[in-house]
Amino acid sequence: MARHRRADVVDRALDVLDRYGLADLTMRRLAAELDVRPSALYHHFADKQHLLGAVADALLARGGVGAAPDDDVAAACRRLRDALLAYRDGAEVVAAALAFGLGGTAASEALAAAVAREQVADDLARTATGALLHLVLGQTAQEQTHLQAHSAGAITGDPRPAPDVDAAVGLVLAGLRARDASDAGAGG
Amino acid sequence: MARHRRADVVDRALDVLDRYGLADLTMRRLAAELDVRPSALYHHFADKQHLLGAVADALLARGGVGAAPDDDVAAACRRLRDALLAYRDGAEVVAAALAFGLGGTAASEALAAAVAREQVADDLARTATGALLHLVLGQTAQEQTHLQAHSAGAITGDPRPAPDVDAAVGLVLAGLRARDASDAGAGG
DNA sequence: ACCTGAACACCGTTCAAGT
DNA sequence: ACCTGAACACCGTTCAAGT
Repeated sequence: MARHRRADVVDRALDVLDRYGLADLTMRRLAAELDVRPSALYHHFADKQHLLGAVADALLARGGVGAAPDDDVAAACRRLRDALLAYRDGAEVVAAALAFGLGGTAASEALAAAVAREQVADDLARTATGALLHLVLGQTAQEQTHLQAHSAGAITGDPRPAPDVDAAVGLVLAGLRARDASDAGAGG
Repeated sequence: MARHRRADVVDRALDVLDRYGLADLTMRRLAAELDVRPSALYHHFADKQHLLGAVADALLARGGVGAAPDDDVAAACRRLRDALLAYRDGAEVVAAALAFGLGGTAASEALAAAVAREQVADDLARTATGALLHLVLGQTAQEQTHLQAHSAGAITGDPRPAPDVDAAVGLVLAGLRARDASDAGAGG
């Protein structure tokens, strides 16, 4: 009766994610939303990790991450952050996908491309890309968790303000430029 | 027959974590290891999140995180990283505890204390502390995940080398000093 | 190609009751 | 103070079989 294609499943998963959060994005719930038995999902995906990888990729694609090769570092980080914020628990989903190596690579590739425009040595570029990636993912995940906790009424006061991702990115960028200048001075 | 105190439960949880990983640190398995029914654990902890928070705190305490107020930024980051690496999935456990606000605060406090020694403005210090925390947690978590995947035989070649946490910390430090110098120059 | 039906081996959590 | 017994409401995954 209910027949779906792989892309339909991913779309619905993004919908469930945004409405109920990552903890409630279960294979059984997703199947129910698609009006299908849970086992039907295993026709489209090997397991839940592969599904989450595809969800992460779709989330990033919808946010235009990877589609703007002319972004500078600050713009690329902002674009990534906005893409993550567009779906509930977006940062956690992408971090998980990257962790088990089944998706989310558009995030690191977009940052790597932006860093490459800074024209620094390769290992410095790799270091900066990793730092920026973890920083944006970590900061945004923290922000999203607090958003949920606050909207759920779990936290009342919330004394500490939201971390400023732009400022943190600026810090890494300043370090990158200082480091590169000293390299050029020492190396020739 | 088998009676335990809260600290015994946390000790055993650290043991299970290190031997089987976070995914297999379940309330039921932990109870079995303690020779107790699962429901007995709820006498010691309100729920699994509170247990994990206590595990994160114990892990950090055993690594001496927070016990060395004279650490500079690089040393504090290295100490945190070593503490996380001492237990399987250590970075993920501390990140999770921080995320739901039930533990792991020694990590951010230790970094904040080290950053304070740099004598920069308060919001710059907060930005740097957050950046360093997410960077060390993210980089170390990635490293631990790859360690496991490699030891499990899931990955054969592993083309990319382990990320250099020291270098990333150095980048943020360089940025911090450059930023502070320009602030002092602009502000008087 | 895509789905059902039925099962297997698990989870976290609650709660009355025991010692 | 700490634990048992029994239950509730879930999980991810497999696999033979259907269309």
